[in-house]
Amino acid sequence: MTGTTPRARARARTMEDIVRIGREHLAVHGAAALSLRAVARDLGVVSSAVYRYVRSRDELLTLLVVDGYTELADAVDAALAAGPDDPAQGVRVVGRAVREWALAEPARYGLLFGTPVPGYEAPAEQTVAPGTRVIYTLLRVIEKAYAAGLLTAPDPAPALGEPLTGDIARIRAELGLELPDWLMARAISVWTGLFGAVTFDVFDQYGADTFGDRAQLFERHLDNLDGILGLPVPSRE
Amino acid sequence: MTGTTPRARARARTMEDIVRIGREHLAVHGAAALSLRAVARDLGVVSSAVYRYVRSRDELLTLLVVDGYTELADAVDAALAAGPDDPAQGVRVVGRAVREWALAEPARYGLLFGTPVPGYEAPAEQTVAPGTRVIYTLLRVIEKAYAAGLLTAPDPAPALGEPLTGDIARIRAELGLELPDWLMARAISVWTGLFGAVTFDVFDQYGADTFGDRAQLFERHLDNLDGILGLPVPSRE
DNA sequence: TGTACATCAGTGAACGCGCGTTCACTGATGTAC
DNA sequence: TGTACATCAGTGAACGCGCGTTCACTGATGTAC
Repeated sequence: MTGTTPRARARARTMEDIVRIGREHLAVHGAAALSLRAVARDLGVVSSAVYRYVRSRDELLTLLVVDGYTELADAVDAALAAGPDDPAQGVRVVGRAVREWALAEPARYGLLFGTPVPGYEAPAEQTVAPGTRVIYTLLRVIEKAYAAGLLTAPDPAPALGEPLTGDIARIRAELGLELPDWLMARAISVWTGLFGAVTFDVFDQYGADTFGDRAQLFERHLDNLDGILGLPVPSRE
Repeated sequence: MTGTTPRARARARTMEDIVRIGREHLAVHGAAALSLRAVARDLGVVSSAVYRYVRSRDELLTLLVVDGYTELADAVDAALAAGPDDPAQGVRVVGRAVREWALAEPARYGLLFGTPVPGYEAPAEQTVAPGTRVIYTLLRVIEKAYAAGLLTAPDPAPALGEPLTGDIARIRAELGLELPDWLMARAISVWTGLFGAVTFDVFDQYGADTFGDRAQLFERHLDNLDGILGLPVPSRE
């Protein structure tokens, strides 16, 4: 992150400034309105100078995407490290961490999980690794609950059919997971269900005054997500 | 929709053209880039002429929002009318209709359920009524399944706590629903869970090639949503 | 039925604004000998 | 240690573009008497 010469250190600092200013503009004006000229203004530099650091507007967007995924995943990891080491609580801890980060950073959340920015395609080589960290963590947390014998399996376990079974086998192999098909399928539902509720909250898609305490509503949603996995939830029993 | 004089009829037709062209621009360039000048160009008219029909860019956005909510809700209603009158299938029919409309109209779906357009706030008087149709329909469909005795209640039913219980009571009263608290809370989870999965699909937030058949994955998701409600799902048993 | 007036759709010019990107340049910092 | 050269950050002007909105206007359509 830092080079050894003064020039390299100055460059690294300027690079960080650009990303920080970009984040701020994202928060105020949204991704579609992110402009290199505005970033240059806030950086106190003429607009063409930014091109010494960033090849184009799209490249700045990519930096912000990677930055966002990384911070979100770090927040999730930190919450897990700080939380109780209870396999029954894993999904709740991950869920709350995602929601809290999203509410604190609505514009960055929108960049990652909202409407795609028109004309911009995130380059896979840079964004896939940070972008998959949260789902991987969620799968590992579910694996722990399963290993602890907390999850009730359906009996008999349903056959999922192709190509889904093959897709799941590939994911399982890539991550070295010990999860049966039925649980992988449910985990994916939990994943989309989690982000669905967070998106509704962050983007204000419940009515404005429909729910007085959305954190409370979210806890009930987590109950239901745990229920999908076959985890017994006190308040559901 | 049509007036009686030729002038009024011409005006109505032009109005429809504006909304149609706006829809097309939405699809190609996204909501943030929607421009009155571009609409005017496609309409074959000078840019200031559009102001005879629409007070501002924001008003055009509102027209498109209302138009989108209405078409989505109409699609859901049509699917229910065409589908089997089986209370056990209601959520599936609604879910599939939402997903199919969203995949066919990704830009309009994004306008309704994606990142809020920066600087634009939808006026409640015009957008709330069409915007709540789908969730109201979903609740009625769940009510039917409940009335048919298809949903297994938790025993004992959990207490939700305030203010959620009060919020739910208000919704129930407004819609004249016969749903107990526990089921209302689950219905809300199904709602956000449904849109979460559709959003992942439409916005391509699963990895590009992670799942070979997303319709199949969505059916498994619907299984899990039915499971939240306490509906016995063949492939889950 | 015919005329005078009011309404309205659309024109064209203008206002002031912001954008991404390129290019030749200046002057400071770093490096090889 | 000192000098010659290469590298690099940042400048300022320019290119061509698009945007929302206002305004005075022309000419066609509609209406009241």
